[in-house]
Amino acid sequence: MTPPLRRVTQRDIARMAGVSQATVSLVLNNRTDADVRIAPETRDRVLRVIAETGYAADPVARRLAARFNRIIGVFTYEPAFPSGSRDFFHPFLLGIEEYAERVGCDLLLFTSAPVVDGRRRIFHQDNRLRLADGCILLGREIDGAELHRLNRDGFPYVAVGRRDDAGGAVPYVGADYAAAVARLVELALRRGHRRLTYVGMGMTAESSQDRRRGFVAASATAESARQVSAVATAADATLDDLLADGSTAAFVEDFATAVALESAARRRGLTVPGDLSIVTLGDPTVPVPTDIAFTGFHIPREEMGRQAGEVLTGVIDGSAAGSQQRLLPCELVEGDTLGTPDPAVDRR
Amino acid sequence: MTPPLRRVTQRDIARMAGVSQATVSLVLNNRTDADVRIAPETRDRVLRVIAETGYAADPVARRLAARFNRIIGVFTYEPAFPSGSRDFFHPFLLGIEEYAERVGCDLLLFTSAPVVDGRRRIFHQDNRLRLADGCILLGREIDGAELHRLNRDGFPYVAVGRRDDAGGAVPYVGADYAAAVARLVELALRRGHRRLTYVGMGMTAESSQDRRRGFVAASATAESARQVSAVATAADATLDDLLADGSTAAFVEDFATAVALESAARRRGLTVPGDLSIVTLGDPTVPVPTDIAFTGFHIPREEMGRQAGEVLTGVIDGSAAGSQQRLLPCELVEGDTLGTPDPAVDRR
DNA sequence: GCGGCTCGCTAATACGTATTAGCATCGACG
DNA sequence: CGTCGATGCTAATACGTATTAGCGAGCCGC
Repeated sequence: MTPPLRRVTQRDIARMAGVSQATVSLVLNNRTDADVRIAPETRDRVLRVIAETGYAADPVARRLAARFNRIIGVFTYEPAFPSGSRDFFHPFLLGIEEYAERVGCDLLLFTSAPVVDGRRRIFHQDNRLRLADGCILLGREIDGAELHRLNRDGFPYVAVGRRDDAGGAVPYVGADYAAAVARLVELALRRGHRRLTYVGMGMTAESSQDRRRGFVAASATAESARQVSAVATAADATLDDLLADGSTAAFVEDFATAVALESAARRRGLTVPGDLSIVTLGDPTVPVPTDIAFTGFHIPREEMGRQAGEVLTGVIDGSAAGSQQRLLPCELVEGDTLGTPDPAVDRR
Repeated sequence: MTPPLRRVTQRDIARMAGVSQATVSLVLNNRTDADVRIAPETRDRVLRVIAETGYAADPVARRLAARFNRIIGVFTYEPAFPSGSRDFFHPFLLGIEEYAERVGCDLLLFTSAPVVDGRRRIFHQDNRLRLADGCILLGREIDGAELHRLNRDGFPYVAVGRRDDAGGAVPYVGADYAAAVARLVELALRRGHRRLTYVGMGMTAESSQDRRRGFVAASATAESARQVSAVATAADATLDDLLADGSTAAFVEDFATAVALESAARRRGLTVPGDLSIVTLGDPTVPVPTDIAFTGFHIPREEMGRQAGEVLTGVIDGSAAGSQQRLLPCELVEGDTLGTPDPAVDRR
């Protein structure tokens, strides 16, 4: 009654069926090429033995011998699950999982990546990237040097979010922030706003650059359109600045900053959007409690995850060399925070 | 400038360093046994070449040759991310990820498992279990036959949630529902409740059995303690039943059912806990909006995930043969829904 | 000067699969 | 009866690593 210590291999199957190991492999892979033929009776015999023993090919050996593994690697620059990033990563993972399930792939989360300077690194002493056929990269900012290395090594990958070239074009599935922000700016202009302010975070991430680009491009006809940087903790200072400038609409990159700004305005007896319009440029990335329905846009995160899977598959098998960079449209959200500026008040 | 099509192997390193492939492997694995010695200069030379080339061992080949892979498999009986199960799986995954990160393991989600009869199956035609060193099983109900098979094959695994024996003891990390429910029953008895009703779901899952067991064991001194089954949609019928029986406290297995029951009571002008006490027996498993702070207990899901990792490690390396079954205590939550029964009213 | 020791390394093999060249058989055809 | 083509299979090898037995060289002691 001792369970078999050694697992069943093709050799065992072969012995039982009275054929060679190669034959078992051929039957298993359903090879019916012109130059490989197996008699139906032999095939059936082998299949019967396989069924009886419950044999399943060792995926590791299979991977070593052949090219592919049907494993999609997922690399998150921050831990995937902890609640801080929860709302940020979850929709992506949902889409990725759906895709993986559909095409019969497993998902490998590279949790073994060591943390250096507060963020995970793809390449390290003992990186295990090659366990997967390819890899989906998630993270607000992705290290350019690591993208270079991926390109150089020819390792298939795709970034979620648009990325600048890094020693070659970077395959990505991003959201079209520039277009979304531009549409919001146009909407504000149509409603009579003439002094607009973009309240941003940093300049490094591509997602920030794209939003700013959209803002600048669309606000050409505005009387004044400028950009300031803000930290979420200094909402009062930001508000002062907006009022001093006479801006009637704030385009706020970070959702939490928008919430803080609205609170600050309310504390001063100002109304939104009566005295100041506030537009958000993306969904919350961390849980922020608020009752306000902000005007802004929705990032199709789930769909981005799904399509990242598709693009990765294309990169892996070398097909679709063209459409390896996709920008998905964002859906505008008509909330309550973009109004009409009061023409009676000269805000300059 | 064409990137090297073939990846760097130990043979390449060996050639460059003027040693044999075996030596490279020995250096790489830092073997310093009595029977394996490498001169310091040789070691340095090899290490230098490795550093220069950025070589990293192929984890697949490594796995094939050696025993282990440092991959923890995660099998969820339902999709891990979609929002229905989101609140159920997420805390577990959080704990598992934290453990994996700590011990330097990667996480493999078996999304390739085909769905049969509405649930995923571990074993199938081409199961890829052996990619991982072992596997953590998540799901409200786990198929006993599959546990049998895992035991028979000697594949290391651990279930999250207590499981009955299945062809041998099942390693698990569960929550001690029996103790938690018992403590709540004792609390109710101390507050004067004498007629208690357990409102359950089914009898199949071990988690249900454990709760019932705790209820029965602790309610020995009650005048009447009984168990009824309920469906969340028929809260009114359940309420009728409770009132007809004269029960003053309902112990409700499913959180959503408790919410529905409270609503039904309120619609009839009854107060909770004035006219009826309601105790919940676990956190919500699906998002249920409610403002009520129910009295009940908290399941330490995150800690369960973490400890599942620990137990799995023990199972894999054969150590800790003893403590492969753990029950974690639940934390009582003192809410507003367990009161004192009105002694003036004879409820019989 | 020879057995026995340690030191430092290598050759050989195993892990379990996929692939390819090619062997043996047989019928048909000239 | 020899040749050719088709058929059905197998032997051999590759994939990249880990492991182990063992070899040559130098050194020591008697």
